[in-house]
Amino acid sequence: MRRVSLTHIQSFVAVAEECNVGRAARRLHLTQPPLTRHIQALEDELGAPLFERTRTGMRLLPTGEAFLLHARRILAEVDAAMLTVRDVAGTRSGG
Amino acid sequence: MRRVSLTHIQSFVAVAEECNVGRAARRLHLTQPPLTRHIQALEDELGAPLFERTRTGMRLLPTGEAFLLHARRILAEVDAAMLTVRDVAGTRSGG
DNA sequence: GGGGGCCATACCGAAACAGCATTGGACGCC
DNA sequence: GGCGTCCAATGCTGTTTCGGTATGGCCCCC
Repeated sequence: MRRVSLTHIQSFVAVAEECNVGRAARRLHLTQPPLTRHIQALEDELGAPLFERTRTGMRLLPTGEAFLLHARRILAEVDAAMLTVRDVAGTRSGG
Repeated sequence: MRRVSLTHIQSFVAVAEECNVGRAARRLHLTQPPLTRHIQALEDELGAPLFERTRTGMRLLPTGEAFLLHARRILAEVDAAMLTVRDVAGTRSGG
C-alpha cells in the first residue's frame, strides 16, 4: 500500500524550500523532530536519500530535485480537487 | 492543514469504481467499517457528499464525478514521483 | 417472519504521531 | 585546546488516530 502521505510531501517541500529543518518546522507550525522523521520516512519509502545533510542545513540531491517537481504538482492537484468539489457543490446547491 | 490523505483518496477511487463499500474494502485488503469512515471523512473535509447511498451500494454524485478525475491524477502523480526518484537514484548509483 | 445483502455506528486494543529533552557532530572564538 | 553555538538525529512518553469485531437499521426475497 501507499505509505507516502500528503503530510510527508508537504514537509518535504517546506524543507526543500527552506534548506533547514527548523525553519521549515516553524513554517508548518510543527517542531523539528517530527519533521526530521517525515523526511526520513519519505527517504526510506523511496529507497533513496533526498537531501544532503550539511553543516548549515539540508541541500537537495538530484533525487530530491526530481521529487520536488512531482511533489508540487501533487499538492497543487489536491488543492484543485478540493476547489473543484466545492465549486460543483456550490453551483448545484447555491443556484 | 491538509487533512485529506492519500489513503482517503485511494479509498474513494476504489469505492467509486466498485459502487460498493464491501467490495472496495476487499480490494484494498481492508474491512468495510474503516472504509466507510474514510469516505465520511473525505466528504466531511470537502464539505459536500460525494456519493448517493442506494439500496444496492454507492452511486457517484456530480461532486464525486468531479473529484474522481482529480483523485486519479493525484494517485498517478504519486506513482510517477516514486518511479522518477527510483530512476534517478538508480541511474546515478547503478551506472 | 426468517435470511441475506447493504451501509452506519459503538467500542476497544494497537499502531502512529507530535512534543520534550537530550545527544552527537561540525565550526568559530578566545 | 576547551567552550558556546547551530544544526539534524534519537529516546521517551502521552495522546490521538486507526483498523477490526460486533452490532444495528433498512430493504428485498422467499
